[in-house]
Amino acid sequence: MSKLFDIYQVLFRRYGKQNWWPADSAFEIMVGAVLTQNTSWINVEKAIDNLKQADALSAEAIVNASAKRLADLLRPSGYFNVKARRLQAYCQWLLAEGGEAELARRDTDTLRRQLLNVHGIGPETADDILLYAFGRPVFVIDAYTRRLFSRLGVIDGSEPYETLRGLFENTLASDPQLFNEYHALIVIHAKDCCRPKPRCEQCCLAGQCASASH
DNA sequence: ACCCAGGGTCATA
DNA sequence: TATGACCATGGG
Repeated sequence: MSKLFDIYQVLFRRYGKQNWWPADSAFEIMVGAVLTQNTSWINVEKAIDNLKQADALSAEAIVNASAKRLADLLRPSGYFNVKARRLQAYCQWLLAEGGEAELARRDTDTLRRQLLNVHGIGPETADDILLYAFGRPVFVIDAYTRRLFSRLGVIDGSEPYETLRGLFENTLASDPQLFNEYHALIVIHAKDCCRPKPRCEQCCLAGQCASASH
């Protein structure tokens, strides 16, 4: 009876299990969450590869690197000066708080507030980290989520972030695995469906357009 | 040449 | 509260 869960099932049947987040460690997820801000994932992968090859994919290495050196490694992911500063702020905070294991002891609401206090960590990045790095039942709202569900007539699309997060978290079962898969499916589907500004202004799930990929 | 990509900060009204 | 400028690379 839940429209949101019905849509999840349609997406799951169409695209299957996504096994997100693509990374080798929780820390790599955190770094990726910052680097992917308004940036295509393929470019983020290049920057993460640079960090790995420079043996710089750790909080200590990132904090100790010069801003210029770090920005150079991050270059392929765009906004490299901005992201260098954000990653250093995040890693400095992470180390000051005692590391990942210490953060993992905190309750979700507390941790979320603290994440939002870090420079460069906004609601979506915080929720990426909470859900994918810490396994907390937090629903990530991104531009694709707004576009898909407004095209399906479920939301207006201009609601505040917290309003939409509340809608998903209160309507669906509070299951990290469900939230994990759902957000991943929304992203995968977006790459396979109507662009932001095609004439159709529809989602291929709405039955208006025959196919994906315009 | 244009559009877009798994946002966030800051200044302004 | 809500816009707008700004950040910047790379693929289609």
